[in-house]
Amino acid sequence: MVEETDVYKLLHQRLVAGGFVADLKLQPEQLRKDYNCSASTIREALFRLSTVGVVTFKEQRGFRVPQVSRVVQHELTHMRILLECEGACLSIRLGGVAWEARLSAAHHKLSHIEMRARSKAELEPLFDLWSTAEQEFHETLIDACGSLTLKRTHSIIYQQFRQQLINADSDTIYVPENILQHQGILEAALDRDEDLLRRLIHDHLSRNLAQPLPEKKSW
Amino acid sequence: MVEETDVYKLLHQRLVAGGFVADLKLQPEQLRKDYNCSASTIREALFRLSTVGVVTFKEQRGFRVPQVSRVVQHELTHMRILLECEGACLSIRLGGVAWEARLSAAHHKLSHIEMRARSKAELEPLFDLWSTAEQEFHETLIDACGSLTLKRTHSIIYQQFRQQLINADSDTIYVPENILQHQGILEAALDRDEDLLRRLIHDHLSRNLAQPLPEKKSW
DNA sequence: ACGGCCTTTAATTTCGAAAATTTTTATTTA
DNA sequence: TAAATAAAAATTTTCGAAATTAAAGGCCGT
Repeated sequence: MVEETDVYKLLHQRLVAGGFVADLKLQPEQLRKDYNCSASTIREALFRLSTVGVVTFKEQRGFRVPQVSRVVQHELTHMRILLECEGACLSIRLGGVAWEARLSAAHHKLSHIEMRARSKAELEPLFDLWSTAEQEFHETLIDACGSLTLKRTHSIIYQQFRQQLINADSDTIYVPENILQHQGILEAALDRDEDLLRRLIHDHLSRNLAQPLPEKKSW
Repeated sequence: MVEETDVYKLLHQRLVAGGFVADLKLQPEQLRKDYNCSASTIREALFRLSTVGVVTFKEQRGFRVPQVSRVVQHELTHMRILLECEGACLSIRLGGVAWEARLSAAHHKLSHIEMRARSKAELEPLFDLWSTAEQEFHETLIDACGSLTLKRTHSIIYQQFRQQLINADSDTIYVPENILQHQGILEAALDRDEDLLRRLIHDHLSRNLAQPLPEKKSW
């Protein structure tokens, strides 16, 4: 039995931090050596991790790290846009000053880090800090939406999204434009401008789309 | 080992059919007797079921059937509206005549059943048939959205939604208005009228909302 | 009578191994 | 030389039990 932090948490951290190559087979018999426990314990942890989609499971084929896929990246981005637009607009309607305060605080923390990183290389030593602050900002953005189900779904999508970017070693994971984009999102939220907020969330994430989302047509 | 159909499938069917009381503790040691296998096998199956949210898991507290909750019902309904509106509109844009044909076929099957059931009592002998056809109709509605991630997320939400209604023994699970509502949805889809389609999907599901969804305000 | 603490019982987690299934490798045949 | 088949090796699934943790019940004190 691993002490201090359990196997589930350790595997989770490693999976979202890119500690396994994309599409790698995750074999309990191998992993048990890394974590000093039994293969059954690893198997259970992997099942739990599949609940949030950071590993995939197929009967009689076992567990795998999800493949890096531009299609999947596009779909996860689309889902983030959908869920964050909805959650952010509902937060505007329901959140009040307390929510605005929390969002401002989250943004303050994030921008503080982003001002110290003008490039991906400069970000490297701050990556974990930035990563946490970025997630916190987006989670706070939808925090007052009034729906745990929406927040839970968003959290699952966000983890998979992040894992895809990290495993792809993508250039889009961090760009210097982030700082202005996050600022714009904050301002639109505080101005309670839902249309602008939707557009800015979309624009912030659109670099992760393989192609533009299909638009409404006149038939 | 249970023959023919495995433990996972049997438990899944029972869970979405209301075969367990809401909020019931699901104890492997008890269930293994029903399914003639070991508690470990049950435990694994329950982990897999928690992936789609038809059981809940808490460390050191085990597995439970989700509680019946109007709040959760409301949130799942909200998610269905969000995902089905998005998926249906994308299907209009991407699906073409093949999709329209599949949707018409799915509707034909559903309406055939719904014409034979003017009340919940009349539906009783046809419930499984209707249930399958209803799910197929809604899944086909979003089938051409171009996103497996959206469809997978919808499927998870739909199963939880269905489980909530059944476990609540809700009066909203089937209403005679369904037939006209499904008809309207089909027609709006075939007319490629996205605004109307969104409204009709919302109206079709709104009886499962605890209160109206918050609307956009002028500030 | 109620609350707190301790003990016992029940439940969950982890384990290592057996059984079942899949994958890989080697051999034989056309 | 390639394909098919069989055997061996590897992997996954299932199992029953031990270890760990939580819950319940009983007893004592205020």
